[in-house]
Formats: sequence, structure tokens, C-alpha cells
Amino acid sequence: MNEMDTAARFAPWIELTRFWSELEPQSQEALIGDATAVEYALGDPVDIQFGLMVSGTCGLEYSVDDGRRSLVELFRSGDLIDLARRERRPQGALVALGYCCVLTMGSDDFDLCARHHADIVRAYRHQMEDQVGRLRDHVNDLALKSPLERIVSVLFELRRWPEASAGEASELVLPLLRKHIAAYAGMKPETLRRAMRKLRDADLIRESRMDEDKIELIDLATLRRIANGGRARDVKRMG
Amino acid sequence: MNEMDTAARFAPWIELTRFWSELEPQSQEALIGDATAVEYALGDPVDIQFGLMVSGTCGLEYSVDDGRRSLVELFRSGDLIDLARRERRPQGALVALGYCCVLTMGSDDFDLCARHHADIVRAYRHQMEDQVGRLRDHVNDLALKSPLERIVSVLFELRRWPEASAGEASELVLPLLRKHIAAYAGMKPETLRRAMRKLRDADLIRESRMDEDKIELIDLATLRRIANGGRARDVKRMG
DNA sequence: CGTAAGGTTGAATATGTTCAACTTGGGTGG
DNA sequence: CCACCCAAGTTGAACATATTCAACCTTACG
Repeated sequence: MNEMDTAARFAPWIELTRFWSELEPQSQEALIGDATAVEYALGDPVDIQFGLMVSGTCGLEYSVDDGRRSLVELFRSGDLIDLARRERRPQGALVALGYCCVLTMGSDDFDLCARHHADIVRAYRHQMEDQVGRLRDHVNDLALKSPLERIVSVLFELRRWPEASAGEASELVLPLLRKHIAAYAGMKPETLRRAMRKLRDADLIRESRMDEDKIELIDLATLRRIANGGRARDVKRMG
Repeated sequence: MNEMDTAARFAPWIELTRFWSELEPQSQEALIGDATAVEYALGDPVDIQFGLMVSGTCGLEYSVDDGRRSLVELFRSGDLIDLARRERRPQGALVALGYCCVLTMGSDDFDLCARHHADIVRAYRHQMEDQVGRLRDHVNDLALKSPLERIVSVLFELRRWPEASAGEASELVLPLLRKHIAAYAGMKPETLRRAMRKLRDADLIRESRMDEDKIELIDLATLRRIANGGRARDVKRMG
């Protein structure tokens, strides 16, 4: 990890995010004033309780006694990180899933900030509503969808990330390692691969030979239907 | 559904909840002033976007095209309900999972209320942090635990509900139908039953003959170990 | 050049689901 | 008061499918 003191460094990405753009300029300054920007590399533990993702990705990793691990939530640029809780001790640990930069601050400092700037409360609520909504969608994916459907669902989720849709609309640049995608989708890397192969064999996606983590979504309509659990759990049975 | 205008009706339960008790008396009055209490019976659609659970249980139900359904999140007394979101249309629908009473209000009214009472923002954040924490725990349960472990995990979650722990500490009164517990745990009722039987056969729980939904947790230490994914996914293999 | 980590593949295994049949309890109407 | 129905819940057997394990390939890196 690496501390930075120049706001300029992370400006380009954060300007694009919803939370940040909803804030008045003076609120942005107030937040930055209380915060510290920290950089992490892939695999680094991210030892913060409260903060704002500036760029990159990190994930909340849970693990159980026998060693199994899962990625419970993904944080991308613009996301608020808040791990505090009262009824139980905070579970899991934040890990950087690639290079990432986080603007971190005390939860109480944020409270204080919010007291003087009403727009911060509004933006905070809007952002949290979206993140909770994503969490709920993800619960649904895990609860009743097949691995194939889950993968497609996750692909669509990643497609909404600012970093992922760099090129054409149908092109998707995976911002995560395959094993992390699998951990997030609640399956093993092998299962992820088999599901991807099914999609590839059905001509729904195309994997780039040059660039490992570039994927082309060919048939968006069918993919959307699969992600929504449309009728069939398997590609072969699709009409 | 049924509207009520007397605050006295729901006072007993809500007084016990964390969110409510964190509020100053004048904040409580301000919230009640803007709100309407509505009652629902088992199975009723709960057509609200923002509100506070006063008593009973309701759940956020997702369904996919082919008819599969899951309960993504459970709301119990004291919980805040907020289904709004911006990046995607709100998914799923609230359903009453038994008799329940909800204090409902406009999200904007709440914002306005919060602007004049700083303690509301604090209490709101604390409550949401807990609910998001529960959601994260649940994601972890679904992502990497076996049905057996998930069930035990859910039992512990239900044990923290104010309604469930009526009698002795080891006694648990299920506030939900079995099929709803199964839907929440991401499995079929049959799988739920088989997991319960394993627990019963291993003398970890006892099911009351008189009262269908009363369960006695016999060996809390072992159950806790199972819920945490301790080493073995199956009861038989436990040390 | 050798190691380590991510990723892929196949075969055997374990395990959750499906389906149908059945029981039970609560409600309704004759 | 009883017959009837419906929904919730239960059980067993057949089935579908994700995981496991091992081997292997590839790339990045020292």
C-alpha cells in the first residue's frame, strides 16, 4: 500500500462516478479534506473500515474454518465501503483484486461532514441503495440460479462497471481474475470454465485469443434471457 | 391490508428495536407524524418502497421467468425497508410472511426529517450497516456453505430476532413457514427437511411434537461450529 | 532456466434436485 | 357434523449436476 496526497491522481476516475458527481463542490472538498488516499496492489489486504473507492477493484472476502473462501461483495470505483456493524462483529476482510486506490476516512468524520452538508446524506443514501440493490440481486443469483445463469448474470454486472466497457458495447474487459469471478459467483474455477465453454460453444460469447480477459458478448438478447433464468437452465434447451 | 392510526398499537414491539431506541423522543414523533401504519396478513403483497417494520415479518421475493422464487432478504421488527435504486429498476416484490405491521413513509419525507434531526441520520446509518452486514453474511452462506451449514446459520440468524427467543435461551420459535425458510436458504423444502433430520438424528436439535414451529437447540457449541463451516460439511464427520 | 500461480481438462465422486405419492391440518360448504 | 378441498409438509428413488482430484499447460518472474 502507498499513500498519496495529490487529489489530481485519482480525479479522472472518480469524476465519472455517480456518488461523487451528486455532491456539491464544497462537499467534495470537505470530504477530501478529512480523507487519505491509499493505493493497493493485487492481493494486498485493505485495512479500512470506511472509505470511497477511487479506482480499481477490491472485494470483501469471507472464509470459513476449513479454508473455503468466497467473495461476498465487489467494490469498484465510486463505491462506498462501510464494514461497520453493531449486532455482530464485522465479518470478512477486504482484499485488493487488482491495483486499486481508496479514499479512506473515519466513519465519524463522515458523519460530521454529512451534518454540515445535506447533499452528502442524499448522495450517501442513493449510493447505498444501489449497492444494497446489487447485493440483493447477487443473493438471488446465488439462491436459485444455475452456474451458467450466474455467470451470465455476473458478466452483465461487470458490464456496468466504468472500467469494463472501454471499447465497443459488445466488448467486455474482465477487471478480475477468473478465480475471483468464480469465488464471487459461488463456484469453483473449473465450473466457471465449463460454463464459459458452454456459452462459447453456443456462439453466445467469443473469447479473445490475444487478450485473455477480453470477451465479446455476441447474442445479447439470448444472454439476457439466460441471466434472467428464462425457462431453461441449460443453453442447449434454449429455443 | 389495514390502516391504523393509533401509535399505541405498535408501541410494544418497536420500543425494543435498536433503530427506534437510538432516536431522540422528538425525532420519533417527527417520523410518526409523517408516517402511516399499515397491517398485512400472510401472503399479502406489501406495496411500499420505504418504511419501518413495526412487527411481524416480510420478505423481498425475487422470481425468474420460469417460476423459481427466492427470498432475498427478510425484514423483522425494527428493520428499515428501502427498495429504491437508481442504476437498475427495483427488483423483486415485498411479501408478508405472516401478520406484519409496517410504518410507511415517503423516502423524501424521511430525508426531510433527517435534515432536521441529526440523530436520525446516525440511527439510519447504524441500522443499515447491520442490515447490509446480515445481507453479506447471507451471501457468504449461499456462496460456499452446504445446505446443512446454511440451515444452522439461518437458525442462528432467526434466534437473534426479538420474536423468536420468547422462552428459554435454547428454544427457538420459527417465525416463518418452512417453505419460506427454505426459499431464504436457497434450497427446496425437501432439502431443508433432510438437513433438519440430520441435525435431529445427531441429537443437535429437538423438534417439538406439540408445536410444529418450536425447535430446541441442544448442542449450541457444535451447532455454532457447523454454522461456521467448521471442518466438516456433514454432521457425521464432526469430531 | 526453474519456480510459482493462474488457468484448463477429464473422470470419478458426492450431493442437491426432481418427481410422485402420501400425510396432515385448517377451512369451507352442504 | 361431516365430506371435501387445498396448502404445507414429508418421504423415497431416480436423476442431474457441481465438486473433487489429479494432471497438465501457460505465463510471469526471479
